Amino acid sequence: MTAALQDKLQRVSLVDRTYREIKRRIMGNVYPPNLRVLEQDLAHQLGVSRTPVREALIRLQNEGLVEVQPRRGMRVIPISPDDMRDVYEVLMCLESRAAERLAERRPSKTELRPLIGAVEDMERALESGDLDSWAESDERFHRLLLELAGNSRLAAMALTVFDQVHRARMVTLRIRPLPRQSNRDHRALVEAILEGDGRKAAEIHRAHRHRAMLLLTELLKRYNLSEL
Amino acid sequence: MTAALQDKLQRVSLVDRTYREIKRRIMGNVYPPNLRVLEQDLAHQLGVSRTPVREALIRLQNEGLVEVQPRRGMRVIPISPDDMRDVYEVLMCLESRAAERLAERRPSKTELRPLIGAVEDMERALESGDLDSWAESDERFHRLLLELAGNSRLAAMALTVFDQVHRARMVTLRIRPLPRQSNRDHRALVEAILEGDGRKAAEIHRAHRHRAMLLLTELLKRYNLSEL
DNA sequence: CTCTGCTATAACGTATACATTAAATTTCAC
DNA sequence: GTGAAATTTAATGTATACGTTATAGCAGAG
Repeated sequence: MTAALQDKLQRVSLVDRTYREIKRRIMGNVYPPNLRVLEQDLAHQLGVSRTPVREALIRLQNEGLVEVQPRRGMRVIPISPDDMRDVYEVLMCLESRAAERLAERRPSKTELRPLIGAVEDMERALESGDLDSWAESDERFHRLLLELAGNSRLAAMALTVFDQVHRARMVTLRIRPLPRQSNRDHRALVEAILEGDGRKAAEIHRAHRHRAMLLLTELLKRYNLSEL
Repeated sequence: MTAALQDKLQRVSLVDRTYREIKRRIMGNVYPPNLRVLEQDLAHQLGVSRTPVREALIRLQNEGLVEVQPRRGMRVIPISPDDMRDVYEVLMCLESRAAERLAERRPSKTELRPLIGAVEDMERALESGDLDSWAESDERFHRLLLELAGNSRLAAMALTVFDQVHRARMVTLRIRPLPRQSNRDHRALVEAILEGDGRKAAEIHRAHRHRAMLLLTELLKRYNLSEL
């Protein structure tokens, strides 16, 4: 089924479709950082009027993906090393609490099946050297963790900042060393959750994100990638 | 100078004014929880057309203050005890990290002056039994702390959830015991920051928010305030 | 009296119109 | 040739128009 047909059947509004399409183009680097696009042009490119475009842009602006400037259209916000640090600091706080909370809830192995599946996919992807697949599984792992933890506000906020650095993560994916430690972290985190050890789960995740923060900000600086 | 005139001079858009006014009415309980207001009615009440109202509502919806339902207008979102817990969990993570970060930066006493001023105001307010003044100083303290910490994303997120529970905090303010412990916490937190002891500052703030969470959720449940 | 189906109303989603104003361009004086 | 002022252009902010569709009210059958 095509996306357009599905939208028709589900009565998805034009605003929603516009929002999703612009977001897709930003995260997929079709609209690269610092690119400026006028409302008119967006409307024309997407085949809608300015109204849905404007409403979509407000959402994207709130999510920190674009900035809307009075007469210069939207601008795709780039990520600097400092931004990377700030985002990972937020993730460190929120996700480690999510892990702690999930562990304290003592979920069954059945409930954790999708999470374990994501870890296995990551390990397979790394063995076969498929970095894109690894990144997809990694994202899935972190999304699942937030979802399972059960604090919707916490989850939404973590996902918002996570989306902000998606592009930058994709770029660093191929200049960073292979994420072996990362896989070990995920495996250990699942173990701690299964053991119901909240403090341990939180600490593993905190260290996991802390390492990632140091690595990524270091990489961005070393390669002079100040605006990703 | 009147607000309207100031807006004129500063060229504040109608969307901004509309947004601020609706938010003010929600936080001030002029629009109480669960109230439904149609776009048309809002536009009429605020003396603007539906366009700025719609754009303001999108922002308010993203901030979790209202829900926009297709043909029933906006609905002011109420806060349940579970919501309170979720919000305070987020605050516990983010604000304690802000405190830690600020302490690690070893700010001068001069830089902390506004923060110290807020603590003193809280103490004065409590002595004279002025709860509203106490609440205002308390809010100011937490806003300043977030601002001084220097992670804008972290600050914005904490403030967003803080606004979500503003109404509920105002209600509980008069049924809770006097916030003496709270004042001690703030004083101790400033001390830890001045000492440059990040771990201590984080732990004090974590404990502070944890106590508040337990107290407030307990109060809401005991008084059967399931939808504030 | 109750339930079903029709009709009418009205709220919304989207497109468009229009006035405003910032930016760009041109003109003109020097 | 250069700079300032005036003019033009065009992007936006806001209002309005219009078609769609959900909801409520009403009628009629059972």
